[in-house]
Amino acid sequence: MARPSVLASQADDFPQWYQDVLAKSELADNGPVRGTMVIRPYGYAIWERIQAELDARIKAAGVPNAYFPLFIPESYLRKEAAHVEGFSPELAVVTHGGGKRLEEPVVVRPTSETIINAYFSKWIQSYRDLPMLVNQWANVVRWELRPRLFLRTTEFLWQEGHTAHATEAEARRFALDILEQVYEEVMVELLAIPVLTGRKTERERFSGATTTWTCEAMMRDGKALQMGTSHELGQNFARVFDTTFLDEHGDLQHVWQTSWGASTRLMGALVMAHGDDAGLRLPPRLAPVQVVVVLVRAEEGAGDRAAALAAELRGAGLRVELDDRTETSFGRRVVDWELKGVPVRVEVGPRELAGGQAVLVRRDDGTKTPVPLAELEGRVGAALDAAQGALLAEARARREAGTTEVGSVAEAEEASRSGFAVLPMAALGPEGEADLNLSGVSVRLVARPDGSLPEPGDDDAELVAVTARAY
RNA sequence: CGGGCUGUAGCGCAGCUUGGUUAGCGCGCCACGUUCGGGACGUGGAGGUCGGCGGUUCAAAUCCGCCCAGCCCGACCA
Repeated sequence: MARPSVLASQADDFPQWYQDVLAKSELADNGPVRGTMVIRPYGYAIWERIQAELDARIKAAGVPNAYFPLFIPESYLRKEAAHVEGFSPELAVVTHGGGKRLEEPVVVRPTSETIINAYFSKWIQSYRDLPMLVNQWANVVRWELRPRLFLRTTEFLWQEGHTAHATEAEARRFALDILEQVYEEVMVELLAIPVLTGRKTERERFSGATTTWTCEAMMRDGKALQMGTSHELGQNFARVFDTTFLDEHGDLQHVWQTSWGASTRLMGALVMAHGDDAGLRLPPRLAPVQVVVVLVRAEEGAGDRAAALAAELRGAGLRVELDDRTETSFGRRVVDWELKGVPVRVEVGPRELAGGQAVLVRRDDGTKTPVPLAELEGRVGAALDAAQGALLAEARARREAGTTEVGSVAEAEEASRSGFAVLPMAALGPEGEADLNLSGVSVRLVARPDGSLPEPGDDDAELVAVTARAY
């Protein structure tokens, strides 16, 4: 029987393919209000694992969790000029409550710098109170004009960290530590998505920040996605919220701040970076189900043997599911697990058992290998490790193949049609970024030519810009 | 807001130009049977304010007017 095509082909229509995967892998659905999203149980199980890894690393950086209100008085947003200018167009504003018009409208938080500063200014008195570090897991609302499931939804789940420090250098160090030790590491090691790190241009900077740092990844279609950001806020918010402390000399000073966030957008990145024509492909470290033991036919005691094998693998510390729904056709079940991206499938039926074997199938490359039952546990473990590495290597190779070094704005525009372009800042010039924007290309980040992060003393002319089309 | 377009069953669509039995197809769903080692098939069945309002007409999914909603491209964006 021919293998059926269950998804829209990527080559034909990448956006349609993306929607298809989200639906058929049971990750997410559209909400009733434009741009909102329902995350289905399977999608949420994946999100919870991302969340747990981020949370552990944030706590390891010394940042405890806290929670601040969903509603922010509109006047708070207005205090920081650049901030309100950046966010005004996408605010959801509540004008009525309890059946009456509110005296002051409240805004549904688009991000929490303002309300957290209102509290930091109360809590911080002395240099002994610094650094003040908090993280919150929350939903935020930004009324985006062109929503897209996971990648740009009106409401999204994220963590936002907010810190206050005594010096600019300390704030900067903290912002970069989060970028590299929390975001970059989770993306590379857990999600198996290679990222470029760098600084945003003034044009692309977070509203209210002095410097924005970013992690950018390339999706399968060559477009860029910002996967996490870390901002140096300078004293911008401290000044308008009067967040001050007395230093050890008794002088009153404004704090230096950072904020940083990563969101459910990472779920979209996962699909767009690793998905193929058969659906999602999950990196084993991330997968809620790492191994599915598929019972082909129940005859000759195969059912009991399959259950025992699943138990054995579970005993080895793996996340294992047993699929013994033999009333559903084998082909249908296999396609379901492929769509969901489960990294390793172990097929067990009377035929295999008669030979003392099971068939080990890898989702990432489709290879099928007969494995003696006695070796199964070790071979499955090895396959999972190999798949994790292979997905990262594949994504890295694709990015490298899709990246072009160019020498002019025109070449950068051309190369950005299908991938990333690396352009010397000297060649970008003052007008180059605006020109690129006109043709749908943006500067994703600025870095040193070797890819490392710029330092404060670096001459911009010595740096390079990475340009691309972006989600 | 500018430029294109679409609203017909849960989803995807045909029918509209040229008005005319009971509005149709694929997928999905339900029942039964045969199947079931890579998304099986047969038979039967459920499911519709044809986006809304008004008009023309003996007769409107189809023609006309107004309204509403959504999609794609652009500005925005974790």
